[in-house]
Amino acid sequence: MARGLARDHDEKRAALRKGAADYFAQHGYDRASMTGAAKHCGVSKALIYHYYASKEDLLFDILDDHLGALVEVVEAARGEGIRGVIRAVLSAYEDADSEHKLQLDALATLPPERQAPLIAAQRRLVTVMAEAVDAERPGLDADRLRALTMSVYGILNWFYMWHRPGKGLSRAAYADLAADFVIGGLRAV
Amino acid sequence: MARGLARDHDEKRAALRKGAADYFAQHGYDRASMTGAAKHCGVSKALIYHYYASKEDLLFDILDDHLGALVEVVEAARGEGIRGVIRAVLSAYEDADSEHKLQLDALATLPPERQAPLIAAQRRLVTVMAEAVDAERPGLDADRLRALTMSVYGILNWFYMWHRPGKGLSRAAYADLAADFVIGGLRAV
DNA sequence: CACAAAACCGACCGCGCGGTCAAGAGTATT
DNA sequence: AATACTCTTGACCGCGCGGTCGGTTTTGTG
Repeated sequence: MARGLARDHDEKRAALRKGAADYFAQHGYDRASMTGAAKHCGVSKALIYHYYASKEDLLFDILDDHLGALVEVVEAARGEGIRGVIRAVLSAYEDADSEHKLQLDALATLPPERQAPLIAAQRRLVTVMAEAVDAERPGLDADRLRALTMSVYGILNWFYMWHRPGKGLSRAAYADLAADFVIGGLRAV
Repeated sequence: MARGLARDHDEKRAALRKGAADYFAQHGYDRASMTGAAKHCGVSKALIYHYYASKEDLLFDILDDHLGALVEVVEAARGEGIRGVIRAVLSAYEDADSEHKLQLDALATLPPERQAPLIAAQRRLVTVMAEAVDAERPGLDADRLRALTMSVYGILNWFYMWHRPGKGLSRAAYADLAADFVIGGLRAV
């Protein structure tokens, strides 16, 4: 028998994932070509197809990785209160702006059966946040609990749209401000 | 000299805009083909090109129309407090989900010089909201004012992602809940 | 060392896209 | 009634896309 996968196979795959995620996020998944992504990664297009069977497979892996890490981090913050969850989410988004952006605008381009596991992960994130909201402000009916949970995610998911690293509040400072805002808001409804 | 534009020229153009907006929003601007949009509108592709010079022109007009109406409605709500502004925005989004979605994920595909007037309109929306935030909670430093203003837009802009018409809270009920939440939050920071 | 498979590339392919065009039908103006 | 222009279409075009292929180079293993 002969050689198996290279020792750095997984690292290279991960580098491709990261490079492609940045390129996809910058140009928009649909407009971004595989040729362009390959150039951005400094490799040939054919090499990407050596590591990934299709553009769709590559996208799926990027999103799966990202959401998996997010779920892990958020579940670890369970029980630290809503401030802990908010901090965890915002800190997990750091260095993952591209993946986050992709998740928001390219997930829908996957066929339903490939969306399913990703949507399931999103649902777990929502559930954890809903628990935290419920702990902070018990007694809300289901509709309001859901609406407020989604409003909190609205705040967090919108962050990347207006925040420019190095300008304005730091991520950590914003996390605390957002937590104050959310906690105060929950007290008022 | 002979005939000018048909009497219903503008209505037909508007119908095309609305039909195309729905189609674009449903499939994603980049994936959505002009052939598909034409079929969706029940006309030939060539006819769309009779009314619009290019796919990009069509997109621009959709967004320009939408943002123009939004600015109008929001400026009219100036002085009605932050609750009034929140209500105005959410009510303006009604029947404009497609346009709103397009604005969020296709504006960036326009060349910078065509983005400029649309971004200027967005900035006016932000300014009005910032004034309302400042009126509700005076004395915030610029960074916090901006962060909180954007957080409010995060809540509102995220609404279309999770709300399903006919399920859960009505738009009006949510507008009031969101206003309570925001006002309570501003009091707490 | 021998060698089989992995790692990598440039050239190529079919398809569907945005956009064009020549022509026919319809209609407000003279 | 004649006219000139809008309205509308199906057929067509060039291009760049996702993806493939045949080949060379590199490398772990027996």
